[in-house]
Amino acid sequence: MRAIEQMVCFGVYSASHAFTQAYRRVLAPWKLTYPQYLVIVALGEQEPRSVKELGEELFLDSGTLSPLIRRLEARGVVSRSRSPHDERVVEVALTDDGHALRSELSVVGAEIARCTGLNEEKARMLLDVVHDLNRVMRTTDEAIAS
Amino acid sequence: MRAIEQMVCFGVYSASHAFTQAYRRVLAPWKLTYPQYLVIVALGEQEPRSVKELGEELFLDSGTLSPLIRRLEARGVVSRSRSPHDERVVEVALTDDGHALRSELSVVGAEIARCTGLNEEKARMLLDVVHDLNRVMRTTDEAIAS
DNA sequence: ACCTAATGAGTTGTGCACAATTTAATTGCG
DNA sequence: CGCAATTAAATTGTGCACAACTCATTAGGT
Repeated sequence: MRAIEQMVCFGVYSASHAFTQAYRRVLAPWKLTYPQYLVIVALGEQEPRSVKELGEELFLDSGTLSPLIRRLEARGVVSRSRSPHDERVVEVALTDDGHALRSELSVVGAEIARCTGLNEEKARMLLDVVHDLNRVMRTTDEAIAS
Repeated sequence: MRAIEQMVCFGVYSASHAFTQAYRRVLAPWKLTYPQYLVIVALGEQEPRSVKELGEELFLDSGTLSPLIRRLEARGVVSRSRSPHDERVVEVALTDDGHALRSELSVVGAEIARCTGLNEEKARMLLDVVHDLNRVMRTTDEAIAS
């Protein structure tokens, strides 16, 4: 049993790398990394969003997001501005170029789908299990101190 | 459909981070990272092994493994030596301390199993799908140039 | 034997991931 | 009000991941 758990961990770990590789290839024309792509997609769904909100959606902290967003800003894809209501908060939004980029990126999903080779059923199954995993493992994170 | 694929990717990506976090906590007493743990386990199964062989098993390249193994060597956990048959090859093996460490690490699997919260059925399902993913995505890697 | 191509490790540079810390702004309680 | 505790970002430091490259060694063809 514990052997299987370990294999599951390694399987997920290496599958994640494989996905990152697939995205690396697909995103190469835009010189974007997968996490950068995620931020752009997240902002496309709703904007502006604070660094904290982005972090909660993507499970990333400011240590990862701050420099990532800085790079996107340097490229003119996103803008950053302190919230007028709370000077601690940085609101991140897509620029016009960012929106244009996001439109172009709509083809990415289909490209990735081609790479996975999963049928609808397996994809849903995987999504379901992985959702369970994230829910359980991120809630027991502190509770495990029992 | 492509939306689901994207969600599957993100799910695997974030589940992988969750696993890494779980391992981080469990491995903290030994000050080991998950990839370092993987190398030790791999060497426990068979040794010595070349950097290339470890890379093929763990899907990691020398750019990742060389410094990682160097750190394990600096700690006295593994030894490195050029193969007498082929001076290009570096044979990595566990030292006595490394074997002792590996024995201690046998409790890790059970700890991780506690964190996942998966039953046998789901674990096997996940392992199956993830295995498919790794097989498909790592073989189409070059073939995709079609 | 020669010499070109291929191979195994290692190095360099970029970016992600996260713990720990810092700084500035806000909240809340006495 | 005043001040301690909290919060949001950013920074620092360590390590992983991988592309691109270098270097030394080996293999293969002529």
